[in-house]
Amino acid sequence: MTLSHSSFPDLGDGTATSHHARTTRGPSMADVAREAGVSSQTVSRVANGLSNVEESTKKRVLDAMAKLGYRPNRAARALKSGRFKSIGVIMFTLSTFGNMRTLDAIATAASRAGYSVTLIPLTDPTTGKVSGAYHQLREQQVDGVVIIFEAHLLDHTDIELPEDLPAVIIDSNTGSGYSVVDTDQQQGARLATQHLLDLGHHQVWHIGGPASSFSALHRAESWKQTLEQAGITPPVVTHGDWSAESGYQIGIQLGKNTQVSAIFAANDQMALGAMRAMHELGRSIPEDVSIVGFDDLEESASFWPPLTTIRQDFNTVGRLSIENLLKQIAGNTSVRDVSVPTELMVRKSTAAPRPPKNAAECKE
Amino acid sequence: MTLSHSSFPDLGDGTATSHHARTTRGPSMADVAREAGVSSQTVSRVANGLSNVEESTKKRVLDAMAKLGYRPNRAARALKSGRFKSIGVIMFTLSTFGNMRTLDAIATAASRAGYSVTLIPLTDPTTGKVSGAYHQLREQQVDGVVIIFEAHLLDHTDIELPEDLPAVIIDSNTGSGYSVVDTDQQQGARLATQHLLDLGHHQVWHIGGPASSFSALHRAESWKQTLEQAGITPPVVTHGDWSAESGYQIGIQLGKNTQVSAIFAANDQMALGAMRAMHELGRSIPEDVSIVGFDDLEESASFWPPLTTIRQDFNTVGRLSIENLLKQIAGNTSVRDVSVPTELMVRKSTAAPRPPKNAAECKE
DNA sequence: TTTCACAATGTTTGCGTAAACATATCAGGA
DNA sequence: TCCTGATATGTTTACGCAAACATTGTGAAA
Repeated sequence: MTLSHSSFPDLGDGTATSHHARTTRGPSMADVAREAGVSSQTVSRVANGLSNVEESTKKRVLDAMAKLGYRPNRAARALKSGRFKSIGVIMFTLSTFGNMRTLDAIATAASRAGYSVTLIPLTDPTTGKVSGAYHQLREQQVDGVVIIFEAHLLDHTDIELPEDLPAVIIDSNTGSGYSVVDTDQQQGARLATQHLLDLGHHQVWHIGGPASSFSALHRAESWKQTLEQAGITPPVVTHGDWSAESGYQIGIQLGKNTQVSAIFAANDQMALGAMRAMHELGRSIPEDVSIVGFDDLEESASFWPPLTTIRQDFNTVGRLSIENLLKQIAGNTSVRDVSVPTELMVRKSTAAPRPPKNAAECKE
Repeated sequence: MTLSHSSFPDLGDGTATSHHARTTRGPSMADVAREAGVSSQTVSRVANGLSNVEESTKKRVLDAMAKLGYRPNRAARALKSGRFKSIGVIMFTLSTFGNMRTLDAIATAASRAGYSVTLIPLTDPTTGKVSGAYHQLREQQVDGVVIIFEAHLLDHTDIELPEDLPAVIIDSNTGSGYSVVDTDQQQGARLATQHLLDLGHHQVWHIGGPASSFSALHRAESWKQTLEQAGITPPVVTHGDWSAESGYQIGIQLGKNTQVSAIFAANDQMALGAMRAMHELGRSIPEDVSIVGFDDLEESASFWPPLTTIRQDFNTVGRLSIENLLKQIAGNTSVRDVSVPTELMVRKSTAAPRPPKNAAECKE
């Protein structure tokens, strides 16, 4: 890797009007126009790829741009046009695997479309900094926003979005009046639950996410439905907070119950915690207990044992949310919610249940 | 959580000059000035908190601002002043735990200082999009940049930064001419190695990060030095690629050697992979083999067994890099490299070595 | 040939802000 | 009393760009 400084090429050839003032500002359209012997408006036309510029003129302008190292000034462009070519991403924290992956995809997709991405971190929601977000948004000058967060952080928060500001929410609470892009939570949870059922388990316990999270709710709901469709009465759900630690706590409770042979955790971290609990309790996975997670973290394949889980396609979620948002920015009002399907990754943490030694043991 | 739209308050009271054109643009200083009965320059002074504004006038202006919902236009401000109040973060990918945490801290610190954060994703380095980065930078209009990446992705990439653009690199390759902020890799690796030595291990094996990563190099170097200072000849290092999978592969090799009783992995993922390898080989942790990682991922405490590791303080790294950068932007040229200390988190993956049954077994 | 349509280019203007400069007001010292 | 110098406020201007409008030149239709 090499890092080096670079200055503007060829600017001190005497044609510059200023003495040495142009230390921080780059060449402007006027400079390019002078160099190419045309009007600045023609430079503007070339810069924006408009038609109506003769080939030879265009070339002269492009040469001048290259020579001077011209780059359009976004601030001026934004001021003039009212468009900023910028997308805001509102979030409380980046500190979850999914948010990060999604943000990565958003940044890439936006960049490809010629948009820059501005992070708009919300201050601690407990302080009720509602207007903070709103004001920051009005000031940030973005053409649209993508809202990413853990809904469970938002219970007591109201967010006002400036009117007419295109927005996409990455979450599962449809019906907010905004466009929603999200993983198909229902399908994913069904996949997980059905997988355990198909292996021969007669019951599937669930470690839920926080009750305030829409994703968690949808996963739990779908798990419940899948069981009911199989004629099984769902057991009580205990809700964790997504953390491995909470999964561990709940796992300890679940693991003490010898009837528990199959667990669907609402995310991989909680699944990890549950696995740790089983190890500590001496219940082997998957022989005694099968566990399925949700997310497919980078390292889930290296858990012990490698975790069977539901893979979320965060890349697609991020990409589609930008596509959706750009359509809205372009004035297309018909865009609406998008669901991205998941995929079951079968690894080593699930297996058929151990056949009961005898009916009595099964009963107790 | 509630999401709602909001329009500008009180703008249609007849004093507006335009018919209905102000659909997307907010009120300007001129609007506020008219409302408050002062000149726009006075509004500017109030907005920028300058002195020389009488208290009563100031109040009138502030009231007018509040009434109209005025927010300064960053584009105009940037155009006029040449300052953007914006910091660029250059990265290839967000998809590592450390980068994400660091970015989070950067966003928070920058926001607190009144700066916005713009993501500048670099396109695939293999395509040699060098100039892409450079040009994008000139165009992005940021006051400074923080460069975050996995150095190992950068081997064949040259990055030119515009001259005079303040920059901070979060990496371990000092001497680049730029300010560097980073975890104290040396101290961390020493902590890890010494911990294993202190437990009574006579040798410590190392699973290194990729040879092209400066962090990996520094960790390996420090591990080596610590061993040598203890009078131990360091064994050969095998380099992984940070992934759990690579840690697993190397772990299998290491685990087959019954002499191996202590392993220091250059990150938690590889440590996780190595632990999986030990489990598969039937070597128990920490009785047969002690393992130490580096990073302290969220879930490392829930690995099986809970991983002893070196905690990196990503929050501080992010915060300090912004502090450093802001100083540079303010014209302070004396700022230089910063090292952030790490902390040893002792959990369950390390213990004293199993006492050898007899001398012969120890020898062979 | 004249006229017209249209393509190529130039000129003017204003986006919202803040620096630079200009003016007004007032207190206090001569 | 007048002048001095501060303090408060207003006016002008330019930042870089692109929309709107103006001008020129060209070839084809009338």
